[in-house]
Amino acid sequence: MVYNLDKIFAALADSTRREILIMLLEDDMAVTDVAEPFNISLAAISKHLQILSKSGLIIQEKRGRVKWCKLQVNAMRDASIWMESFGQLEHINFEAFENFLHKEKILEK
Amino acid sequence: MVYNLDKIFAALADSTRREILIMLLEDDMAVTDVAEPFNISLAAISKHLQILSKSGLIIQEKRGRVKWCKLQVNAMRDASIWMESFGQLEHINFEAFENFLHKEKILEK
DNA sequence: CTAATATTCAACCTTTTGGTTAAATAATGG
DNA sequence: CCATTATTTAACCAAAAGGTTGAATATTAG
Repeated sequence: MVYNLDKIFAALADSTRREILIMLLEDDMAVTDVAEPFNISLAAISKHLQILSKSGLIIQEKRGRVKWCKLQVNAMRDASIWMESFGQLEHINFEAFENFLHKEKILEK
Repeated sequence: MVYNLDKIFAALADSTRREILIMLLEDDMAVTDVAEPFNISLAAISKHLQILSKSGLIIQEKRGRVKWCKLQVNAMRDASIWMESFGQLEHINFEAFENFLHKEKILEK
């Protein structure tokens, strides 16, 4: 599958949607549970999730009456690869980032 | 300066603007020269450049009657960290990660 | 079968986006 | 000084984004 940078970046350009993605890092979630921490309507969350779906950043799978939302890391990786061409990004930032990860011993491996 | 992820991702969500950024990777350019390869009006390009400026992805500096556009790699840094993290984060401690993001002002509010 | 739950759809509203053209502003060259 | 060049502003337009509320559709539980 080929991801669409327009849609991926547009999906990421909203803090509600970025928060949803962070929530989904932890575990797959039902639409109602995704909506719970936000004070906007369920219909609005449903729209956000559709935007995330169409961008490829998540997939949604209906089991029974519950629609589960699952993060799809690969879509973001495409956008990330595009950004990497702007040089030294991984080097500078991920050095600091990885230092942080190791210092905090939160990397499992 | 603190960069705004909403504005950075929104700026990147348009292929004209991404092409402009790639052009600027090679060298600084005047507005007219940025506009040359596109078949939209100069005024439209001027607006795109304002969006890129406000996101911090470029800076514009006026010398004489020419306004030079210059890529600012640092702005993309925050967005890049935010994104790239997702690919590596399946096995880490999320609470610590989010604290890190907030401390680094990568996440707003 | 019926009530409750999970989610989406439809209609609507306001603001933003991406484009246009024409006029305005600023700086330079001759 | 004047014409040219570089860029922005203003007024406008259509479409999209992000939100609302209320109704519709599935699915499950009892």
